Amino acid sequence: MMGRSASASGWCDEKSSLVKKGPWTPEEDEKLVEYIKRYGHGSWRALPKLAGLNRCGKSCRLRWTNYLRPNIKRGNFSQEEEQTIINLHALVGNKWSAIANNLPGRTDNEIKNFWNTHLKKKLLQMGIDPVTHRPITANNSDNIHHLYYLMINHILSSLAPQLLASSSFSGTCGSLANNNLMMNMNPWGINNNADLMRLHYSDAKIQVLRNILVQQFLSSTSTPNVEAAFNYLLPSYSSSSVHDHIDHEYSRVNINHNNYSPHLQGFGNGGAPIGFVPQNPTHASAQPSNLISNISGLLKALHDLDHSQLPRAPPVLVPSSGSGKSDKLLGYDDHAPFFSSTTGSNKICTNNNNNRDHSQQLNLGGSSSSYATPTDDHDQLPLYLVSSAAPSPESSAANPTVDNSISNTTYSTTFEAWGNPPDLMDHDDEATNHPYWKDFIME
DNA sequence: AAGAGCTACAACCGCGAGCCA
DNA sequence: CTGGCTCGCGGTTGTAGCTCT
Repeated sequence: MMGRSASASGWCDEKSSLVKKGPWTPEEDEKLVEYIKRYGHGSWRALPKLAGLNRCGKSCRLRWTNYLRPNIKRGNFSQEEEQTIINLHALVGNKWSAIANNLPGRTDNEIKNFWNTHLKKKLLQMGIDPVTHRPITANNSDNIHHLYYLMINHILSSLAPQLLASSSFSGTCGSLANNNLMMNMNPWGINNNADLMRLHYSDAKIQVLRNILVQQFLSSTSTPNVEAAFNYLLPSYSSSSVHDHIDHEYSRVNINHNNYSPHLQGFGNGGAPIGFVPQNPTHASAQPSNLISNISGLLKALHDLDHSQLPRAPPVLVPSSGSGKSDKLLGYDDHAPFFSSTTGSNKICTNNNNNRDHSQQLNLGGSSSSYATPTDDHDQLPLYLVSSAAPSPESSAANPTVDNSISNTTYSTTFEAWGNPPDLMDHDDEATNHPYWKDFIME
């Protein structure tokens, strides 16, 4: 608010030059802690005088909330905390307080600083835009990592309905500021604001998964490995190769191996049956054009695996109550509306079940220092796919939270909605210029 | 050894939003 | 309904300490 006085804004009246600024002394800290311990903070504005501090109320509040209050965790961020921050940032952006709510003992200020000094740079080094959590795309359509990233993007997008069906997956508030390709393609028929919110939320989930994958596969080694990606996506088959996964899935849905196998052959790793991209990045099969073929083949395989679950209702908007309270992470509520505009700002909100520790619930942790190691711990990933007991379309349909207005979209698969990928096998040279990839590459 | 540059983080500031008279 | 007050969020700044040359 322009023209507002310093006093009204909560900061010290500038006329009062006696009010101290700058670093707090141990004596001041002691006074503040002692006072709050005995009386509580009450009105921050009135506190300094009562506590005998020559500070403004706002300075006292900041000192207390960011430094002095009990249970503040100091020191380095753990790997798990780091990952949680990145994942939540992909969901909510610079909502530091929302992120802090999910990291017990950490303050929004601390997280903000950590992001600005460490994580932002880390993502940039990984070729990821820290704002959008998408690859930095300038002139990198021939970049193997970028293409790999695009593939992940598409895989995740194709799996979006399943992801949405995952009740264990939860997120937090986000605005409409971020858009994605799914919006443009409108695969599920976006007819109203609630639909838009739903799609946005699915995008947020996908961005989280992107982060997981990118951190897992691009940060530590130079050569992306699709097999590792699949093993990570499908950890329930911990000892299986990519082909095994696909064999398994195909047998499960009774599709002949021969329908997809040709598309996957020739992408092996020097005769090894697995690995769409060889470990040696200079190998011919690692060249972008071949990678496109890999992607094409993979997409063909995925096409048939896509069971097109309709999305579950997104989390409920429950705006913060009271002055300045941060948005609470609220759970899925099968009986509440998708969306409300109570606060006047379009927000979806999330998660979670009665104040359960969000970082634990999301449980997006995992080593980011090595390739994915398939695990038997099915709780490690918030994916429909990690569960061997995948929800059936029937159970999904029985779920009262499925919005029938969305169900009217009758695509049997996501790919049908978007159009099948072209057969790029014979167009390697121009693969990256193919219109089908334009949407991805030009993002 | 010293200065420049960099990093980390505490603290400041502006503003939006809720509350209430 | 309006306007003042208060709180808290998020962007920015200041500076101490570290590293590099």
